[in-house]
Amino acid sequence: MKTDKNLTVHDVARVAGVSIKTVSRVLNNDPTVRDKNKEKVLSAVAATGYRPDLNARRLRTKQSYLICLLYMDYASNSYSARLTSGAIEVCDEAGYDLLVRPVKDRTSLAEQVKALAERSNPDGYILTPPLCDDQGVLSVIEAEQKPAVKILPMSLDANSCVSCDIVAGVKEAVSHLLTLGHRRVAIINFNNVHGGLLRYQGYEEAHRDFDIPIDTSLVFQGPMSSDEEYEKIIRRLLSGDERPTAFFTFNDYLATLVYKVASQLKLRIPYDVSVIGFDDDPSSKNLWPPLSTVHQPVGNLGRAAAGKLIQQLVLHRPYEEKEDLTCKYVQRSSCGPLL
Amino acid sequence: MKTDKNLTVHDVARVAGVSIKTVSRVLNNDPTVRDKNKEKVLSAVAATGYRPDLNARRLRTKQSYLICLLYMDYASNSYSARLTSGAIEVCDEAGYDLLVRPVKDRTSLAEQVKALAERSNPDGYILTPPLCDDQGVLSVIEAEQKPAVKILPMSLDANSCVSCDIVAGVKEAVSHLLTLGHRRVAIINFNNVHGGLLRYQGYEEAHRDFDIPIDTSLVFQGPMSSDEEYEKIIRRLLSGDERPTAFFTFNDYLATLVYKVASQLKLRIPYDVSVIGFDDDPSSKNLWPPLSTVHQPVGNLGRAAAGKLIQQLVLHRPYEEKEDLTCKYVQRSSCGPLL
DNA sequence: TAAATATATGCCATCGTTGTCTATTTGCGG
DNA sequence: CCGCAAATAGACAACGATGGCATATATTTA
Repeated sequence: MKTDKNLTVHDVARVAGVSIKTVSRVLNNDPTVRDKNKEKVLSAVAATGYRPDLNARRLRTKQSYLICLLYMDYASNSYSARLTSGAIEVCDEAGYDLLVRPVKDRTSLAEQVKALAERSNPDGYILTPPLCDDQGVLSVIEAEQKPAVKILPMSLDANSCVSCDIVAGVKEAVSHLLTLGHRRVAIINFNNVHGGLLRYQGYEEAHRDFDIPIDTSLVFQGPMSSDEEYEKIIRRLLSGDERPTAFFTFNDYLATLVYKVASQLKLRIPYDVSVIGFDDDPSSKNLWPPLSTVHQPVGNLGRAAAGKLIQQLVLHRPYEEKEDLTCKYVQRSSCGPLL
Repeated sequence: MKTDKNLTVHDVARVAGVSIKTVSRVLNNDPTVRDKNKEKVLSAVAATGYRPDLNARRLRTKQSYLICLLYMDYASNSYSARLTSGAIEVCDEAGYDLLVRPVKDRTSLAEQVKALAERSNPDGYILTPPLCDDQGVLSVIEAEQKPAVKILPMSLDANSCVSCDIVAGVKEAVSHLLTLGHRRVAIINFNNVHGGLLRYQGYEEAHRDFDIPIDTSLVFQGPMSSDEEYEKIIRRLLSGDERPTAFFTFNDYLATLVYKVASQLKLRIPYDVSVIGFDDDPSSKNLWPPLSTVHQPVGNLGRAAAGKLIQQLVLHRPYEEKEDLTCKYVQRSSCGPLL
């Protein structure tokens, strides 16, 4: 049953009794082939076990059939894995391979992408925050004249980006806190990525709806830094005279830092302080108490981004965003009523 | 500064004043090129901005310069991300691209791998547990006549696998528990992957060294199943008359389940029950109390596997395992003395 | 110095597919 | 039943690199 691997279009053509070009046409779904011949070719393919050589096709068509997913190599949570998983599904269907590219050093981003482009020459890029806002990276990709789809970039320009309804999800979550009676809700956020801006917007809208003014001393919008710094900020907030009674954090990871600091200060969640995260990382439900969080459809973001990119790559291939890109508040046990 | 992209060996050859074959030789580090010509070619390459077309090379050499990393798509922790990150580093250096392949459905594994092989035709595979022990997958890869490097497979056959010193790490961890006075240490383990066997061995050796008999009622070796089942088992253990005073778990994820159940039962860690995990997942240090665990060099495993594979792919490319593959016990705050 | 050897270079074919262009067949109206 | 346009199929070259082999140049040997 060992099928010989050196079969070519010529072999199939001989078996089918047609020319190699017709074989090629059938394999590329060219509609100008008569049904009779098409069947002959298809059965010849089946009979011989022929598989087209992707590399020959690549050479001839000048496409690599490779899509590059670029992300920062934090490796501290499952974000990149979920994104990858979703993107691969779509790539698979369309006959593309996904090249993942974690980048470590923020200083030499452009160089890293350039080297990648020169060697692997992907047909398109999926950019995650904060890489989607890096001018150096964008220039390199532009110079290559390759399309890129950005996930939640700072400027949501029309067709080249994918986002999800973060505002609604956060608003729902923060509203829940306000409904529970909380009036001092701290937010630990990033303001250098678009996702952070949207989170703040949701936070703000919830407060506006409840007619509650925002105490800016509870708002931390700093850019990403070390865990220790975050812990310090959370500790300072929780140790103050008028401490916040609830926290909303940029992601679940930061929420675990609130858990940690709260435990250190002997504050019980949710009795002394409520916490809501963002992401719905699979591990969050195993925290104690299980973390209330906003579910972010990371896999669907990956799927949507890949779909949009492939749509641009393969003309005549319309892609309608059918993924669910809503962010839903997931209530678990980390928030309770203000006592 | 826009370098034209349709440069070929012919252009470089013309500029350098040599034949295309000489250009090819220089680019492939053929030692039979005179230094003078080599320099001429190199400067011509630099002057023109030429980059070889990987796809043409692929076609001619019948290699894809692609390595496939196959893993189960649990996506619940950062294991795959860390592995990927390490493997990519090595692939990069050697001019290979890494194709990641999360597989979801355990029933159709072989088919999935076959489809991948037919389409993308990777030159070699890195297999993670439990895929490295799947006979179907192995047959497909063997039929393709491609090399595979297994990470911690059930049978550690000579040169085609990579493992790390799990026994030593676990022994160190469990010994610490025994030193603290614990005599009833439960183990939540898997026995259908080699890593589980090695963990048990470390657990056993520690007990032997301390001359403490193992109470088999504290040993759970079941295969992977749902979180709920694990929680039930842990709850049963912790609710019993003679409950264990400490836990060692297969990984950090399971350790969080112990945290969860302990909290539910109002048992305090480490005062009422001590816990040690395995992996040193980046998030484990943020649990409260910070989880003591055995650091597994996941990135280095990825690096070593990729190195070993590339060594087999590129003859004359010796690869000495220079990665640190030891597992070290990381003491944090989740275990204390038996009171 | 010439012959013999070793080393370095060049020519051409080739990998397996698809693009271009031309030849053939088909369908249809008159 | 013919002629003509449209639809379909085929011949051949091309993509850009490397393999094999023949040849040219450098080095050693007698």
